Amino acid sequence: MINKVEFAKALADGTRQKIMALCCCEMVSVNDIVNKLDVAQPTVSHHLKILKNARLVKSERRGKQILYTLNQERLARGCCQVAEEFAPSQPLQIIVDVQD
Amino acid sequence: MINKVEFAKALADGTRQKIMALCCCEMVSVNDIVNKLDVAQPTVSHHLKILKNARLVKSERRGKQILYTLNQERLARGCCQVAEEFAPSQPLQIIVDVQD
DNA sequence: ATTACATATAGACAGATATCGATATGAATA
DNA sequence: TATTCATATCGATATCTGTCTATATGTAAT
Repeated sequence: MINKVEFAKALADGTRQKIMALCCCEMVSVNDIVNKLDVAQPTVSHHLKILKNARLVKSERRGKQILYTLNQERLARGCCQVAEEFAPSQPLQIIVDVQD
Repeated sequence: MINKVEFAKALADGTRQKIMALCCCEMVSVNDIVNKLDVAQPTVSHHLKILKNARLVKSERRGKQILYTLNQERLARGCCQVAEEFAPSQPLQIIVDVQD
């Protein structure tokens, strides 16, 4: 079960949303993110920590680097849960493709 | 089109989420909210303004009072849009009932 | 008109947050 | 083992945000 305040807080920053967009569909290193955004490396680490605590990113070490990727399922479930709570007349569901 | 940062910021506070829960399915006055939550009236007005700016609540005057209610459709669409942007592999949709 | 009531606005303040530079940690390599 | 590279942590700082009290605004009723 998701803490809806923590979930929304994690999304509530422009830099974090840029980071999420960068790692939503691939594994990226911290340096990859630093190079694509105009922020210092500790700032990126700071935001990744917040996303990690909200379990919105997963990470794994690859040699010297640490690769991050967005946890899409958790993000989608969080969105569903927010909608379910506050917009019960407009229920959301994840569209699951048949061949999955 | 929704500004995803403004949208998430509007959701990213515990008091605002309590207010959203109170007005999600009925029209409530500012005083109704004040009486149900443990916060001062100006604080409630402050949060309602933020929700209003994000177009997450609608309001209308009824005599001396002003009644607020959540804009469920906008909330649901915002959730969909966030999921669409950051979790494209887990697309969400609003479940529409046939008889609507 | 004056009063009472409901909400909004202004101003102050404390705590949270985003950012940075400096430095620590930890892994790979020479 | 010493060095280099990648990331995390620390400490400082400025800005943002949530909260309050006091007051203004606007509507209804006396």
